[in-house]
Amino acid sequence: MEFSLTFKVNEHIYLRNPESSDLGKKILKHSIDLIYEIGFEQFTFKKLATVAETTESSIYRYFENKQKLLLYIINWYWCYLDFMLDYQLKNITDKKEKIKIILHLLTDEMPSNNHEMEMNKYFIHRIVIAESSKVYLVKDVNEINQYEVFKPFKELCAKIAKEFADYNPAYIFTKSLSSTAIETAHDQEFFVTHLPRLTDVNTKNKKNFTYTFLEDLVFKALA
Amino acid sequence: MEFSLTFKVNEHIYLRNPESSDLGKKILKHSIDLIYEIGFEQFTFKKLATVAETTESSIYRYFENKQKLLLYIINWYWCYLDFMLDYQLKNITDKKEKIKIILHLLTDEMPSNNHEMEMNKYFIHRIVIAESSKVYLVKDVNEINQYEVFKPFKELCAKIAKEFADYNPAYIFTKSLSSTAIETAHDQEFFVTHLPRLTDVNTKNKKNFTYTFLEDLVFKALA
DNA sequence: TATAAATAATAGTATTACTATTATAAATAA
DNA sequence: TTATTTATAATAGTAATACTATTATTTATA
Repeated sequence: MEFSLTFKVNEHIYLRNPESSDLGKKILKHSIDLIYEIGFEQFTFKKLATVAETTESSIYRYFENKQKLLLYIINWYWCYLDFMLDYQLKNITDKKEKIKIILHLLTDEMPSNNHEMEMNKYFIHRIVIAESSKVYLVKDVNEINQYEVFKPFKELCAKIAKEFADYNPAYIFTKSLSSTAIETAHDQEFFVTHLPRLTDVNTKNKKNFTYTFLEDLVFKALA
Repeated sequence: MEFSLTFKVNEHIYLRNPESSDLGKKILKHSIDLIYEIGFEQFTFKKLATVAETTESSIYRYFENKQKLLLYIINWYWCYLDFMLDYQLKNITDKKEKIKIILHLLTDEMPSNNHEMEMNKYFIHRIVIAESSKVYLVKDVNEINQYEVFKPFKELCAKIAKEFADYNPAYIFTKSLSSTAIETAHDQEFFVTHLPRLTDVNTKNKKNFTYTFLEDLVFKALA
């Protein structure tokens, strides 16, 4: 079964829907490759224009600036996770199992269909780990928040919180635990890769370290 | 008792020690004010030169770029926390009490002497919350890490981890719990202020929310 | 085939992130 | 005291960034 996932991303994020044209898709594809490769700070529309074989001005017709483009990618990820959550939780009744699946979704590389994808999922996951907090750690967070650009993040957070509440109705910090789990999944993964002294990774537990830590943390919190 | 706290910050972070001259101190003071006011992305040496009543080129003699200047401020904060930890933990024997003091240090506004300070502690705390992750979420993290610029962060993390280990020697994720506590203190505080739907704050628990959540999380993890 | 829409090509601007040079003021050493 | 070093200020300049605007050309649709 072939299918491509398209999520309707908030219209305030783009000037022109990049999913609506070949050039738009090309811009998205290459921005993911380029941000992954050189990092968000070094990433510019000029460099993107070169690799996407288009012009700066053409890119500006899709996105106001590179921050919005990053926000688009991160939003796509949040929507994707939300979708995968529903998908993978379907028909699972065991509450503990449900939470384990959630934590795997947060920490593992993104599940990918076998066939060639428009979106490089591994790259997106690494971008989310290293760059996602930059979309809200900005001075105009309150302003852009009014346009509901963080809605998918909040919905994902709420959905996970609901499963936590379902597991233990007495627990009062379900949403904070949810946002903490999401952020910790990124932080710890980044630390494991770049600053391992901030973690307890070692050669033995290297595999799935972030998951193992998170599972321990979350289930104890919910106990 | 009047005293001023000076920490020797890693020499790779600055070109010329800003603590060594009036201009240097002026640069630090105004950079804290300005980063707090307009955010790190909008902050430039040109703007800083204007408010500090000096020139761009003079600032460049102290710091290579604004990233290094931010790193200096964040490093100062890490050293300060490390110092305050020793200071406040002195003579405390109760292990639970010790951890509570640590979590208060991480979440509360920084304790401040009554008299006029060179460093605006409230501003520094807000800068740490909103900007600190930007010092390591960069493409050249591995390179700058070689110069030990994150040593104070790692030491702080290790010191807190030690208290966790002391509280429960069987717990195997002390360092990850420590870095998670530090990061969560910032994240949740940011969310409470700007994106409260990602947390469980409400009018009742507003006061010390982040502390209350963290205390619950950490003690359950260590139980 | 005409017309509209999308894209490319080109040009241009203000700001950013620097580097370099020289002048002047302040601190210290001979 | 004068000479000399050192710090800072003033000035200039550059490459890159982050855009905006205009016109030409291609592509899609009526």
